[in-house]
Amino acid sequence: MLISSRGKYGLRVIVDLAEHENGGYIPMKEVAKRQDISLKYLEQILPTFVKNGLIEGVHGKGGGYRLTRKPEEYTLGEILRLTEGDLAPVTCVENGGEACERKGACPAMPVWQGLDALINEYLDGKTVRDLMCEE
Amino acid sequence: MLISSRGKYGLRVIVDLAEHENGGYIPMKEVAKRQDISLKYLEQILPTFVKNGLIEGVHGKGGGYRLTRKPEEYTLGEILRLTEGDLAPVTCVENGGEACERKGACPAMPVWQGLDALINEYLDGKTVRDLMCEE
DNA sequence: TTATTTACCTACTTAGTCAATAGGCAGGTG
DNA sequence: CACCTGCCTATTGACTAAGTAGGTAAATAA
Repeated sequence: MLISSRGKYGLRVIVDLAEHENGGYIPMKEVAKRQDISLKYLEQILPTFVKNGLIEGVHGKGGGYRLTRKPEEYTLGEILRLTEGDLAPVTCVENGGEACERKGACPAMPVWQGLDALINEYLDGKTVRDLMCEE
Repeated sequence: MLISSRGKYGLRVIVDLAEHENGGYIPMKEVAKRQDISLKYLEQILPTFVKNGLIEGVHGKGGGYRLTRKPEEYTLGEILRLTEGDLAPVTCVENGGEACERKGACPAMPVWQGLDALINEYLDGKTVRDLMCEE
């Protein structure tokens, strides 16, 4: 499977934050409840988003998370690459095919590279805005 | 990962059979040696191809496997769907999204369906001939 | 200052899958 | 009959995914 629960959950959180944007910070507790996802599991995913500047979190009462950009400025590819680590369809093209021992001789390499590009370009063409409900 | 070793090995076997086509049957022992893949592991993959009519195998001395069509008549999508079971990038679209409980409400569903179609169409556009070395 | 809220960090458990190994049976040829 | 080759089934070990759990650090309200 190319995209796991981790990736789908991460996406749902970002979309939820976008839909419930109110200028303030939204506690993860609320998001977890709305999305029916384990709070503890989400807490494990979110720091990655913070480290990469997709969202910002503040501690304490009245704290929570907030998006740092507009919904249309987040591509699905960007979000999924962070949660999944990589969107390579085969190990052959992970990290640009660095680890593949047959890379020189393998006739399938161009096929994998093409597929990899296709997937990434498709997901980079979709944004969080595309997943939001009309309001 | 969308495509595992199992899928890649299966592909290499079919390509190998195509390249060494000689009118007769080719024992898997030879293919395993040429491709440097465990014979026992290959024996586990091939029956799927036989059952679906991609290759035919005959027992006994002088036996082995043989393609049933021309190389350009095998698409990579067909081969990989058999070895991997499915090429769905997310569980949401496995078996046409049958098992997904959120399929009605999920705003991401169209995105996954689009990605699924893209991947399958791409791989259905490539054939075994495309992976064969010029001779 | 104190209690509370929330983010954040680290370890653990459980279940499942992938890759490979192994042994033996079934079918067919010389 | 002996041998070869496909074919079936079970098992192992390593790894990953998903979720659980407990605790620490930071910030605010009281």
